[in-house]
Amino acid sequence: MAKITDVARHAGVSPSTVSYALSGKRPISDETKRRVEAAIRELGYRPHAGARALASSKSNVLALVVPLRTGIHVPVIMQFAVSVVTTARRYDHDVLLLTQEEGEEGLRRVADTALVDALILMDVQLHDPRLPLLRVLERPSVMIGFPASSEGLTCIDLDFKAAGEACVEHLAGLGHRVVALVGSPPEVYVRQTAFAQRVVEGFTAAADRHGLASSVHPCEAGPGAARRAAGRLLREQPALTGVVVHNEPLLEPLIDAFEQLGLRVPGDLSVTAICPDELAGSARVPVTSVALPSAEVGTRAVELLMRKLGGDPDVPESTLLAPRLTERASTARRQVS
Amino acid sequence: MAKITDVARHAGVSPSTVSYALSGKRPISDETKRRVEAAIRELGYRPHAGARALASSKSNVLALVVPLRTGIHVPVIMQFAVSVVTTARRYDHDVLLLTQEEGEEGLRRVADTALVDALILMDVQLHDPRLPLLRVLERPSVMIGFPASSEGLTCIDLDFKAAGEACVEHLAGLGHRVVALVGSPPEVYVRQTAFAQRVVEGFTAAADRHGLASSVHPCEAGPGAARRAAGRLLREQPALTGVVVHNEPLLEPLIDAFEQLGLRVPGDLSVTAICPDELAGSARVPVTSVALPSAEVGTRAVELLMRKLGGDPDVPESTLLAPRLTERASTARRQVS
DNA sequence: CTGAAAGCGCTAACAG
DNA sequence: CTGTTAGCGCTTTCAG
Repeated sequence: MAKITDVARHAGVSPSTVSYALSGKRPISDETKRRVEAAIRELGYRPHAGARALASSKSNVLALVVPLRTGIHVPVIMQFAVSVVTTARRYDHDVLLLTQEEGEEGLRRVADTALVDALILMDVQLHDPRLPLLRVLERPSVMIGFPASSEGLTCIDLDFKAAGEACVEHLAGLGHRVVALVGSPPEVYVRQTAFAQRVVEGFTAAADRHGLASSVHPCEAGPGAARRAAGRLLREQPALTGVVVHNEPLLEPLIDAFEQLGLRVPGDLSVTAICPDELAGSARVPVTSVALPSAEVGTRAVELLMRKLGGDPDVPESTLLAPRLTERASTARRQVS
Repeated sequence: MAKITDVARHAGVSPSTVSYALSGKRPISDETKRRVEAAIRELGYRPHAGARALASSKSNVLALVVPLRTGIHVPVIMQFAVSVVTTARRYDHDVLLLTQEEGEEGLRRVADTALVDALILMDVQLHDPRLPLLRVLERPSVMIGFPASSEGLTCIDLDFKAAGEACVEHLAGLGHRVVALVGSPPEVYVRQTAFAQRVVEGFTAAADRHGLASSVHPCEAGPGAARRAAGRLLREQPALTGVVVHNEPLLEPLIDAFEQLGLRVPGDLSVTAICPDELAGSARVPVTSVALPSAEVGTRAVELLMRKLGGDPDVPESTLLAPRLTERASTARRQVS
């Protein structure tokens, strides 16, 4: 591999000039620049990443920590990861993949060895054990999701509360008066992942505001659970006509269960969901839904990180992405019989 | 951050001794080793990755190139990626995530800048444009899947031909005499991804060997396609009692379609699949299947790469993982009426 | 606008 | 078994 001194000699300039021509950190005459570029091309020169990192104390690599746990829709993680990589490349950065499994030690390792310049963490819990570490680490980070206190950290996520509200408001606007939320499995609430609770808050607040009767039902996944949930909902709220589902694997089975109980969607029952668009759109009955904007979250997370790396003093601590509801075939005006 | 000279001073030894204590590349007395380790611990020392890479010309990072295209079951990619990361860590390596989108230029970049020591490529095509590059690159690589000629390259994958055979043999053993293969969408064959064709070969060969009547049907995804496929199969082979499905998204809809046509699984029709175990196991009727061993492929790929990095001269060019068929509820002995 | 030269922090001969 | 030292290839002062 050619090195910078080779390029310099070939172009008849000094190594520093080559470096500056490459980084643009000081003005170079057009003539010189042209010769340097020609030399680079002719020699197929590529700066050595390690040498660069050593001299500049910047690796141009971001760490991305992905969750392993089940219960998270895998395609969403993947979409997110791809969007992080793609955006990082636009800023001339690469992405190192870490698993949650590596834990705090893993974060410390890649940060302290200067393998990465900054970190992105997915699936942050309310009292995430990594939080204290992140505050201490001398590298910037962005978290997907909100812990109990985001003081001094940078977080981004869909505004789940607003998402819950948007669903209720859509149903209220269609004349529905009795609504229910079918939520994530109880373990999700126990694990204290903030977003599930935020949906409940938004759902309840909007229902109250509009004077709707409402109830909340955490639910396991699986077709059996779906049937049981559907039965219970109708028993407890016979006048139920609007349902919000925040539980990906349960969405289709639940609709099936309702239909088997003789309710037609959306004729008798309107269903909205908070889930990835692809899932809502490809259901047997396409479901009106608030999208989980994984690609956008990924892009924005990288952008936030880049601002922090650039020394921007006023990067917002929290970024809540406004929900966008897409109407599909599963919701309709309430039938007044 | 403390550096190696700090540790050396603190332990009363020379920097090289610290380095050797860390790498084990030359014998160190127990006493010295103890003092070095103590110093490291007290100072919280971490070797600088860039400096290391520069001095040793080893970054201890592997590149993993993941496909973006649709038509590949996303959870499989994710499982594979996680297994690569986990195994790489066991060998003290990290993993840089690249998308297929970056193409050859991306490979060249991470290899030539010495960002990575070696590469793992997923979703290799028969005439993959990256092949010539890989042969030229001075870094070892392992590919998941087989191109037309794997001469001089290292490839690993499930033995799809044997998988096709295993399915047919299982059906034949249960007394079935007329079988069909429902394959991947035509585009997959056009794209010349080897594995789809290998399944066909194995399926056909085994059927011929056992004297079974057989046919092959490439199929699009989607419930509509499933219904059409089911209808066509039965029309063309009214005596059909055994089906092999090599098309993840079609598996469940196809079974549904058959049942709606009045055939019961496995009473009237036995179904086997080549797909991820989780998918086969969680279907409404759990499906007898040959697993797509993504985790094992990931682990083995890393192990092969490590051998190549270690200079092992006889790393096998091709590794075919033997299929393992798991019996589930979707296959049964043919009913002789 | 350009050059010279001093490191960045580590590894790996070489020397003992 | 341990120490000394010369780089690895680049960036970035400092000087002009």
